[in-house]
Amino acid sequence: MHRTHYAAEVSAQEIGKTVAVAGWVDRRRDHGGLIFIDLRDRSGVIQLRVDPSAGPVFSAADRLRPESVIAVEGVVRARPPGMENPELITGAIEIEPMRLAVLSEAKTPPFLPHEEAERVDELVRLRYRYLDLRRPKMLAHFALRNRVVFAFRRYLHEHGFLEVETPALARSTPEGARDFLVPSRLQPGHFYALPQSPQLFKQLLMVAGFDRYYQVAKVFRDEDLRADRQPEFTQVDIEMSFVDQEDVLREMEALVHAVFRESLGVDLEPFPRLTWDEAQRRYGSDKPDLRAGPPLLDLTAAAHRDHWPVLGAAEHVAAVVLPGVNPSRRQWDGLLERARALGAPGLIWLWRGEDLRTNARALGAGFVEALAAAAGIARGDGLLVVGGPRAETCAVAGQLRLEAADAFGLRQSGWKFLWVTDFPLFEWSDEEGRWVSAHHPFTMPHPEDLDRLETDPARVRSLAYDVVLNGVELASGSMRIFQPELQARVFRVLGLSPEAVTAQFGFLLEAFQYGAPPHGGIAFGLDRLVMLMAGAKSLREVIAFPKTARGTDPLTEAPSRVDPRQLRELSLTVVEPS
RNA sequence: GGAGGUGUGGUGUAGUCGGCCUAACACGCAUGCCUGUCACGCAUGAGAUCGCGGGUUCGAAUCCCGUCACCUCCGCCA
Repeated sequence: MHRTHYAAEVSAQEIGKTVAVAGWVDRRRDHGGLIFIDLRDRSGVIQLRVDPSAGPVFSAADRLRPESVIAVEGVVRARPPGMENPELITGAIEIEPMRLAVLSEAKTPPFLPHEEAERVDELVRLRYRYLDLRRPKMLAHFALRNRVVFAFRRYLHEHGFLEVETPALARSTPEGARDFLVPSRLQPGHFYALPQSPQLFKQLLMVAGFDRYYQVAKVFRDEDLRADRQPEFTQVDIEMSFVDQEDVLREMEALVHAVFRESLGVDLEPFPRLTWDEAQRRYGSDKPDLRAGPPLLDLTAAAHRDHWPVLGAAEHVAAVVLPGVNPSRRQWDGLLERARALGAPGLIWLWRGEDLRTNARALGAGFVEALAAAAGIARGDGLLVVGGPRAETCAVAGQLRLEAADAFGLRQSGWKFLWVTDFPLFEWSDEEGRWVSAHHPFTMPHPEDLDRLETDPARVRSLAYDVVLNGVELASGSMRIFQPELQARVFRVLGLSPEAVTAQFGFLLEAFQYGAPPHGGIAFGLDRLVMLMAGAKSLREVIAFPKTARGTDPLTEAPSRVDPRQLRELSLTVVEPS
């Protein structure tokens, strides 16, 4: 019996013909004298109809269990009038099996791979991942993922990018996330690190003159997990030579447009651009969600000019406009509490209805009117106002904007992309007591800020940029330093001694001395992109065999202890935690 | 490292301010019946000592302490 059709491919055209299908028993409906079997394969389901005249086929069908694997050869029949199922692609036909072979009998599974399995405890789903992946929805996630990767590859291939693999066993570098280490047997006491990104290798490929590179690269970061963070994940890593930032942004935006068109059939709008500074001021975030209502208002000037009570003394005054809402007293109180939890000492709310409602009555009716006027709110609009130090105030207002948008259903649907540019080059690390790279140490400083590199690191911008989609950081990149002297200056600001630099990055700096082109690039978080495209809430829904929040795999029970012999070969001893 | 949530037959849940719980319901499972179903239907039945350990109590799924697992968030993630 050799399969001739996928289940959902059998159509009315085959009526009267003999076909062979194979797959899993999705459901069995036994009417005693008549048995219906839904046979499921990757394409969908088709109904088999077995009646007692079928002899051995009937007795086999009688004993069939859900999720057993069967192969069937039979004649395609039109269903009797009135018996069609419009819900099914194959709902107008059925197969009358002449032969039925049970290829593999299934135990009763812990859950059946129907869509209700969505509600099964996730631990059980992960423990039996192969059953969970049988669900059409999960399959659809991976079909989408495949289309997305294929679209990336097609575009990049067609635009002259070369896919090159870089090592998974690489050198540990101290900057950035915690490394996963791999002990070396041949070099006792030495370790490889799994790459956090192919960053250094792709820059070396630019020095090599490969000009345009990409890689669908698995990368690793040993940090705590989140719904949108797994210890191993996939980047579409890209680098280009002889380009400026504008070239990169234009090419990468075209790439994303192509990926959406090809894999979802969606034509995207051009991406708006915001500088990091604007993003902070208007959204209180470096990854604004443009769907969550209007941007923040900056009322600082009005507050200072008119000497508003309380707010007049604040460094920054930010307001969230809530268009067309009617919050209850309880909801206002909830927002007040959230503001306090986020670190804002106070929050003024007001709402324009018949008259002006507010919690700031005590500050004077005139002030309240002035506030409403300054914000320009219309009837039915609400307003949240916070004041204080600039960065904190923007952050709190930005967070309130998101939470209020969800509370009042203001968050729209759609694909709201944007570029965030001009990230700061450095951030002060209290923990380390020094400046650290905001992106990575090879990021090109903004040319206009070069003269204050040493004198005012906080105000040095960089040629670094992110792609943000619906409030999620989707891609991050930068133009790179390719002059050894400039790189040395940046390392100095970072407090890295020449010796440390030579030890850790000497090979890169040396490479730059042999002729390095100007270059820059970006890396897309593939898993996150697919998650958003699939409308999923967790990366685990778009990774075939993901890890739990504690970094384990309930299916294979990784990580595991290893045989002492293995440890000895690696010159390792385990010190048990006390 | 911290905070919160969850944990009851195979699965999902109810019960959780102690006794009526000899733990209920749905799905699944088993057996039987059923020739047009497609979440088939009907009947009968099996199956959990309530994550684990300890404590309080005459009595604990229920209260207390500890612990484990999973989920979410903060820290962390160049």
